[in-house]
Amino acid sequence: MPTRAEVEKHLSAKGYKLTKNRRILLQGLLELAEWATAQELFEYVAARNKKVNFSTIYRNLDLLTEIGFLCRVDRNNDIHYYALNHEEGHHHHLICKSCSKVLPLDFCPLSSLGPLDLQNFSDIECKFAVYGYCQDCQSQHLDKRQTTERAQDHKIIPPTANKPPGR
Amino acid sequence: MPTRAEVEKHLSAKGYKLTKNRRILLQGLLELAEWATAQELFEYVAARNKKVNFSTIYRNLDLLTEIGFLCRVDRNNDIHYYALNHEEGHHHHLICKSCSKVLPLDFCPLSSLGPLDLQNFSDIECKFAVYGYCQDCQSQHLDKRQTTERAQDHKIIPPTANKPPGR
DNA sequence: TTCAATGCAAAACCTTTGCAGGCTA
DNA sequence: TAGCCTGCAAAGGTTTTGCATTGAA
Repeated sequence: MPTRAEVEKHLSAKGYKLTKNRRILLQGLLELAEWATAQELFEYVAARNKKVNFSTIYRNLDLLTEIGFLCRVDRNNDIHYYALNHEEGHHHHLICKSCSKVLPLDFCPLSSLGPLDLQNFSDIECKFAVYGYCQDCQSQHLDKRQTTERAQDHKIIPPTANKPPGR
Repeated sequence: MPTRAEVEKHLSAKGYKLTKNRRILLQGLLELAEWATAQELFEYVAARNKKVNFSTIYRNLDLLTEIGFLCRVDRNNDIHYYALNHEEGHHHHLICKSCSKVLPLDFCPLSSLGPLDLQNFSDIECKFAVYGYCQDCQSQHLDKRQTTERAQDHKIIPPTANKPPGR
């Protein structure tokens, strides 16, 4: 995990300006223990700079991702979570379906695939993530679960489900 | 790949009604060679039933996914592609970044991970997809590429990129 | 006949864009 | 001072929802 000074040094070395919003955003990325959504990061920055706009958050998240400081994961419901890259290079994640905790996974499936499996595709990239309930959440299985998420994403069977026409 | 009759039999066995839209949608899913987006499926159905609404498409895609007939993959740009499950059970895909062709992958990374790797997470699910350029597209590398997609998703370096403040 | 399925319209949601003005280096 | 960065506002695209009506079984 880089320190704030390291990130800022790296940023300015690359020619980017250290604006107020960028400093606060970086601070937020460093402070927020769990991975954060654009919404959460916006709220963090907005609490410290009332005038900040969502577009600024997105522009900076894009920038930081582009230059490799940020890592973005997708939860099942297609919400993006961002965090500073605390791992070196390419890696994957283990993501809690309840609390959204994200842990690094050392394993990359590409190492198990040969050119034959990959049907001569070029410029290979892979997306891989494992979802489950972390130990903390397993004990609180039924109460803490985010019920707003779609059931089929979680394999949670809601009380009313499993009868055919129950949508 | 299930036949249309099989799917319809299975549907009505589960208590769902075989409506006009559903029949056309299933036909579309069977006919369209490549994986299709909600938009494409909407167009397919709309061409055969002018009055159909997008909400109906989504409701049916959700339904078919929920009961396991459909498989949904996400392209890098977060657009969803749907296709009938032609594989049995859990599987993954190889997706062309240019033409969106989707091929099945036999390998599942979960088979290489033990409980230790998975940090005692429960109800494990995995999302895995490999992206690249298929052989057909490799020859047309530069002209056929969808330039609207974000560069960092493709590792395409656009002419103006790679200089720091060039957004 | 019954209630699931639909069409319609509107909104929700996340994200992007253009532009004029502000601020960092 | 130069031009990157920002706030603002508006729109983008995909997906969801409520409600009255239609239609399959």
